[in-house]
Amino acid sequence: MTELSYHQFCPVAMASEILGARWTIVLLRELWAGSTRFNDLRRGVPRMSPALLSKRLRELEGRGIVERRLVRRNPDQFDYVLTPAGQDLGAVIMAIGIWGQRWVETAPTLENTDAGLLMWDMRRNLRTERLPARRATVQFIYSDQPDGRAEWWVLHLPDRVADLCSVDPGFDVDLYVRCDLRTMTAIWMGLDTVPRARSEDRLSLIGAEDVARGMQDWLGLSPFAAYPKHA
Amino acid sequence: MTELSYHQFCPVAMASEILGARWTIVLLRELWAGSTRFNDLRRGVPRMSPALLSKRLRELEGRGIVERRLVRRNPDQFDYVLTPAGQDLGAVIMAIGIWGQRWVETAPTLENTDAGLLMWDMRRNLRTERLPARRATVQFIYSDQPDGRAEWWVLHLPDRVADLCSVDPGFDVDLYVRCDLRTMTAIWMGLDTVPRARSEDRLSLIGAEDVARGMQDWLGLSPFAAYPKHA
DNA sequence: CCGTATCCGGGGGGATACTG
DNA sequence: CAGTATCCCCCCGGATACGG
Repeated sequence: MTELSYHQFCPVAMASEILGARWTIVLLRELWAGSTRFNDLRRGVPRMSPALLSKRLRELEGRGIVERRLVRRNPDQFDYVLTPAGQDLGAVIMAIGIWGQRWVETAPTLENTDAGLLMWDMRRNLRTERLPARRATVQFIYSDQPDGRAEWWVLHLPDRVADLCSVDPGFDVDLYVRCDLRTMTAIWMGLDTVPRARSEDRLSLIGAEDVARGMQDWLGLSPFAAYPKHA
Repeated sequence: MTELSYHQFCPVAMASEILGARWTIVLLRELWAGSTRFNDLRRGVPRMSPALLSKRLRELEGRGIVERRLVRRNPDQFDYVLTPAGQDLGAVIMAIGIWGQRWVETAPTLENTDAGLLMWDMRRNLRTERLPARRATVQFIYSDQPDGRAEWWVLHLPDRVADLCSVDPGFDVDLYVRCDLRTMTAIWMGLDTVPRARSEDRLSLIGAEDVARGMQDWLGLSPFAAYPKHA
């Protein structure tokens, strides 16, 4: 998409020359969601090669959409943050996501499960203030996933964004969540709910009952979960 | 973009697999603007090959975004119209266009002038009810364009959408509009105005003075003209 | 007027390895 | 941790010509 211009003055075409490149919109979604570090971005776009990620970031920087900023004067430590122009793309990302939530069929969507990506998204949107304890550990177990992708620990510590581990950090676990990955993905996307899945035995919650009962509440959902499928 | 999936359940990624293919957004803009016939669509995306246009239309049909509909039971005569899912993409197109109008630099945009495309867009948005005469012919002359692309006639007849010709239809001309193509493009995009261009001698209007005086009014602008550049 | 068929080239980007 | 470097394949899509 570099020199392949549409040669149209229409602003839709001009903008599409930037946004239409492969991976760009998905990357922007991850930046918009809040990731700033290179390896954090990689967790949000795990199937994008680091070479291409680096290339896209430089393109977006050249377009004034992303700013590359030193972290604490540490050389070789960079934050990638959206400029005002990049933040304004939030309206585009929202419009695309809302349309996708409304009109893309759920079956192919739920073929694209990815435990690491789901946990990475969920961790970011946890409403930790709705967790009863000042400190809590929740272990997710995806019964259908292979070793290394099946067990995840989410640690909520006071005054911090939640931590995510794929190896046992050794803390006492307040709640064990066990289900298959599709079920958890569907819940996150607003296509299912914790109470329904639990009552239908697709989801098992073991541990502190108050944490279990509040799960639909403290588990933040996808930014698009609230938009219903088309009638 | 056919089988190259992002493998992400995020609705932004799922939607982008459809919308991210080259030319797709530009084509959707033309459908959204109201073109339905194959050759009308071609006028809105003149640099897209007919083979690719046909392919994209079939893809969009397969996705439930476009419906292919027989014209008056005439075999081999088809209308391509947006389904409800396709109409909902209007929000995406608007968001992209508004962002483009706000943030894409005007200099590269105005490199992409195209007289045929501009006239095609302008013809569609003419506010013929603001034209004083029940019938009016306006001739546009682009002084910097080669033969065949320099002269255009817009015919307003009662109770019809305006006609566009690139050869002299032979009617009496009510107003001659002469300027270079950049000036007219900038006016259409809301980056300039008829009175300003006229007062600065970049635009010459000759003919019925009431039609000339009302031009900024009866000349409809781009759907994005009203959105100002970023501060 | 409404597309289809075919050919062919360029380069985008996937994969992997590697370095400061 | 934060990217670069490189290779190479594949497929997208531009161009052109042609059929109904």
